[in-house]
Amino acid sequence: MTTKVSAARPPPRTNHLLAALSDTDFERLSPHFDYVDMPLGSSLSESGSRMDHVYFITDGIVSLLYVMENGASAEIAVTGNEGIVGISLFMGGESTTSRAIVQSEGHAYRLPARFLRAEFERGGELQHLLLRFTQALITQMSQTAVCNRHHEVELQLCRWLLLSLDRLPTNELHMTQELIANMLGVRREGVTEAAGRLQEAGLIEYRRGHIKVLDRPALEKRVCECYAVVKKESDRLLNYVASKSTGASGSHVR
Amino acid sequence: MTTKVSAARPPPRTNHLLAALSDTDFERLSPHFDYVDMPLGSSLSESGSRMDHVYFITDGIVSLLYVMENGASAEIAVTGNEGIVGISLFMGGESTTSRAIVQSEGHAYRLPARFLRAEFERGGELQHLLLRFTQALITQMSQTAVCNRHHEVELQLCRWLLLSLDRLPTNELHMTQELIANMLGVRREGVTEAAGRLQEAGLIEYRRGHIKVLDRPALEKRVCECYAVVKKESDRLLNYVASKSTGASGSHVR
DNA sequence: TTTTTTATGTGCGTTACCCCGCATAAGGGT
DNA sequence: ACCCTTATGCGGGGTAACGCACATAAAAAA
Repeated sequence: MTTKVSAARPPPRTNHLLAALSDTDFERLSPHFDYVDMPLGSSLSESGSRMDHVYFITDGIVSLLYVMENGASAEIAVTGNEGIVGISLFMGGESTTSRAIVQSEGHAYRLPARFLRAEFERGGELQHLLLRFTQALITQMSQTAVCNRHHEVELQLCRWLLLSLDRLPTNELHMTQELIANMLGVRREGVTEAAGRLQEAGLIEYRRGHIKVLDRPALEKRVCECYAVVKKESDRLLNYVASKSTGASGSHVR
Repeated sequence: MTTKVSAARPPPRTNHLLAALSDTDFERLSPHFDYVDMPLGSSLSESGSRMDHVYFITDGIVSLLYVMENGASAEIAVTGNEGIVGISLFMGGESTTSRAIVQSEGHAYRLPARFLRAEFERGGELQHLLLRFTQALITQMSQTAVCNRHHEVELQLCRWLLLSLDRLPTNELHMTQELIANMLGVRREGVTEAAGRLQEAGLIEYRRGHIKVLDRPALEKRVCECYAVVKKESDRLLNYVASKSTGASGSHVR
């Protein structure tokens, strides 16, 4: 029923970080890129294991998920084409305590660790971009922590929907309530109820594994402050990146 | 009653990161250090405001605290003499969304932003040390987020006590239950109850604003996995730092 | 189609925590 | 010694979320 667009391979510089690199820096890296699929549910990194690539995401969403011994889990942060997966490679920690799970299918350009490290060590643009991205990630993690602590499931769901939507070209996401519950670290029934209320209010519409956002402005009114904080910080990074990629200072959207 | 030791000013290299620097690197920075007191409850950085110093902590504990619009708060991470306050300075984010509050009085050597940035840009040892420390902070933040979500107040209190104890020379901390509640993001009464149970079990002993840990091994048995994860990751950093400062690979405490 | 799998709806008892108010006691200051 | 501030103890009512068990419905597979 939906129009099937033959998906062209997105170029590396669909990724905002790569887009912001100067051509010479980019061309030093580009020969070493591997284009990879990120199918739904696949894992880009397991907790504790050594990573040997970074992934520059061009489309799709990756969740950083922490899973505890008893199986309980919680999402720490999400990334889309504004970022990468694998920060521990340049942060020096060899491994991470979280898993990177594909929450919405997409693609990435994969770069072997040694090339990333080499470029990072040059101390040029990429280093600054990566650190800035990491800082945005930290903000997101803090906000998630505090939101987990103090806000009800429904508010958290709103936040989660908006953060996901910001990273997708459509207003529809492909995800079961069970998986959302895992991300938020709550019961599945809790998500069912919260989603029911949102549907009741006409903000969303869902059917088995699909959630469509009908009224984004209303969602933004209902969500807690946490979304705005993360978004604002993320945009601050994005503006910086955008201003670098255009060369001109451009329209200075505040 | 307690023996009053005339406190000598702790040298800069009581801080593990500074200790790990080579002498030449250290001496490039040391002329610019300012020794500062960190009195209990003071703030090293306010959320949203620009920082113009980093603080290399020599003793005491600093909490990174996030305070929401409605006043509710939660601790994101803690640092003692193993680290610094002010990572946003080199991460490129100018400001942070969290506040840095002194949880246990102590001291720090303060370095103006420009000197830190200059040294960081050299891409030498300090850069690696700072990034590694940041990575440890990220781990702590993730773990805090997930612990907030899934573990009861009593377990969180155990974790908090142990993390604090690890950063102090004594087994006694000077802190009211009210403040602990702010850190954990729970009600004060919740802390009172949990602390009561721990005292009942003979693990701790407290009186107005003082908590003494009597049986640390028992505390470690009662705490959730979250403590061990953070500790292990923190030690990984510390070992690396220690091996650098001694020059020799040293006793490889696992 | 029919069957099987998987996602969602619902109800109910339980629990940990919240919010509020107030009693009590422990220190610090004068 | 006193007061007075401030930390802690305690209770009662309310609620959001949990855990479990099961009904139903929607896809997917046969």
